[in-house]
Amino acid sequence: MSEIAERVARVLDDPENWPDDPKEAVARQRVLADRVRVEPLDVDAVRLVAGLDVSYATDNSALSAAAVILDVQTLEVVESVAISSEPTFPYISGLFGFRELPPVLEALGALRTTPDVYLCDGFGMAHPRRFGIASHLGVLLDLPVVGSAKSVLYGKHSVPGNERGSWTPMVAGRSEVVPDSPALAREGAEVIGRVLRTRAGVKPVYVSVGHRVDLEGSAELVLRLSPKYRVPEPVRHADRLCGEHRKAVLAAKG
DNA sequence: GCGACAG
DNA sequence: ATCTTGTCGC
Repeated sequence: MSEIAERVARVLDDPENWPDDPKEAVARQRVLADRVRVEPLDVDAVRLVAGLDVSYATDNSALSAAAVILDVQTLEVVESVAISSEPTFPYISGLFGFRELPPVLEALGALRTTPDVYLCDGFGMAHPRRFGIASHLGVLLDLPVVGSAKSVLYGKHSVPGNERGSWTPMVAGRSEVVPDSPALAREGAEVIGRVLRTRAGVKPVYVSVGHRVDLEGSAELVLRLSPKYRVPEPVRHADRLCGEHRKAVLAAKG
């Protein structure tokens, strides 16, 4: 059993990590949020990135989670795993991790390759309590995790230029789009993420620090991982894989 | 109280 | 997230 698989087992087996009540979940987030750490991320040193995602059945009776490891240089799949399970926590905006992490952790535990960085489809510190799913995963396993979301949950920001690579900062505050960014970048503003245009003329993605990475490196990494499509490749692969896996399991069971 | 609300 | 066909545009 790999070192990470052991950590995963410990995390999943600790009842403290999986409250049933949303109220307790929020309290748990407040405790774990203090453990989030921002560290420099040397993007050039990153070789393998694991993309994570979960797919749900319409009736909420089943789900599949996938972890796909890609080589940053070639963007080729190095290893991929998918597992099926059932939801154990309802979808509540802001408490995403309690719903998706159990199956995601199960998938990660089945991986035999060890990635340098993990990439979640969701937020890290760009969250009301600075504890989105990317931070949640990072703290539970104490590993580097980056968050890349497709829409906004929290924070104000302006719209970046239309060229690929242009970006604007997201600062703490109620979710809101403002005309210009200068006011946002002012001294004292708490930057919690970055709106990044990964593809010209297409809706941007929202990058934020999960754990043990920095925003600059996270954005650079996400941009490298999105040479052709809006969503970074590892997440696209994971999204496709868990979707197919869920349907295959459904067909197999009947 | 009202509106917002990752996947 | 998921359910779904066609359709507008580069």
